[in-house]
Amino acid sequence: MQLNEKYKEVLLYGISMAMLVLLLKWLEAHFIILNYRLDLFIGVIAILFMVLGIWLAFKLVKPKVETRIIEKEIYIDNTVPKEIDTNEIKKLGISKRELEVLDLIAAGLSNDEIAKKLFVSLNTVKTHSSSIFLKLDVKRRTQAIEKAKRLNIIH
Amino acid sequence: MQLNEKYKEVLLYGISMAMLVLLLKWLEAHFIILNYRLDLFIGVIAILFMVLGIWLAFKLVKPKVETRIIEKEIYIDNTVPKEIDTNEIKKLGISKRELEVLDLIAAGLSNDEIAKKLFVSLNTVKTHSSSIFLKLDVKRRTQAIEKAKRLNIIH
DNA sequence: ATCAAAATCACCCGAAAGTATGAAGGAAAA
DNA sequence: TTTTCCTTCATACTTTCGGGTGATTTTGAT
Repeated sequence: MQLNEKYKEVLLYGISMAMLVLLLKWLEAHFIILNYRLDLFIGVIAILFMVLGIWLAFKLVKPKVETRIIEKEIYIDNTVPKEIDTNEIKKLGISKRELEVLDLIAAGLSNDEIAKKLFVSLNTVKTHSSSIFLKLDVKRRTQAIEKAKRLNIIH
Repeated sequence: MQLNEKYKEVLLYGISMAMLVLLLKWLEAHFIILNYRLDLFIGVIAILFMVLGIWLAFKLVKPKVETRIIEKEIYIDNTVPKEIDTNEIKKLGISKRELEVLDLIAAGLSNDEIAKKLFVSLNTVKTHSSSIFLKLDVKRRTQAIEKAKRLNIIH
């Protein structure tokens, strides 16, 4: 298949070549200008064949492929990365929004920062965090972080 | 750099072109055969420029870069999951006592509870925690917990 | 359509946390 | 022996947190 195709290309090239030679002859026979503007004629020929050469190169030569091998080191954590225990979350009755707040608390944000991030008022965040503490049975946000991580409620 | 290289190629091509034209002129001037064997001469020119075209195509065409990324799996030894980075502690200039306080903060204790546990005054704990925040470049204890865990300063 | 849970917000007040500054005793390093 | 750092403590002040209570609006499920 590949050889066949290649031969086709060569054939095509040969035909093109022949046609160009014919064209040359024709020009030679019909134009007297040829003799007076020989260099121009030669220039045209040169450009024509150069283009042909370029085209040929593109057609016949298999695309130059530069294979660049990059070794990418992938670190694989052996330990099961402690998936979030949705069951525990349900069991404690912690809502989606509360979990969001809990996450941000664990990230170290203040209530005010959380409020701004979630586009709610400070009071709302306080309400949420209070109910979180109630459900987690803790008194402070730091305790909440500790317990939530221990229970795999957050990362 | 890439552009520079490309311009070099173009320049080289131009020079080759000029030299060929010169060759042409020289041939034209010194060989009377030219007139008698015009077609042969043209054929030579054709072949010459075709070769030039092929060469040009080879030179100018940017190689198709095929980046093959080989993923090399590296298993992290997690049998001893994240030891405390004493080097990091030293680098941050965190003292023994401060680390103790930091541990208790991460455990969810209040400053008062920490004071009682370490048999020091509340003010002392505050001083320690303040200097911890300064050294960790954080503003709140929750942030300190997050950063300390991230830097493997505490468990 | 109705009912319950979830989410939103407000106000007050006290507690806890954090800042700033200063200071004193002790241990280790220069 | 100085000097530096650690540890301790204090006072005063500001900010943030958390509790309590109540209320409205959404939303989801029956």
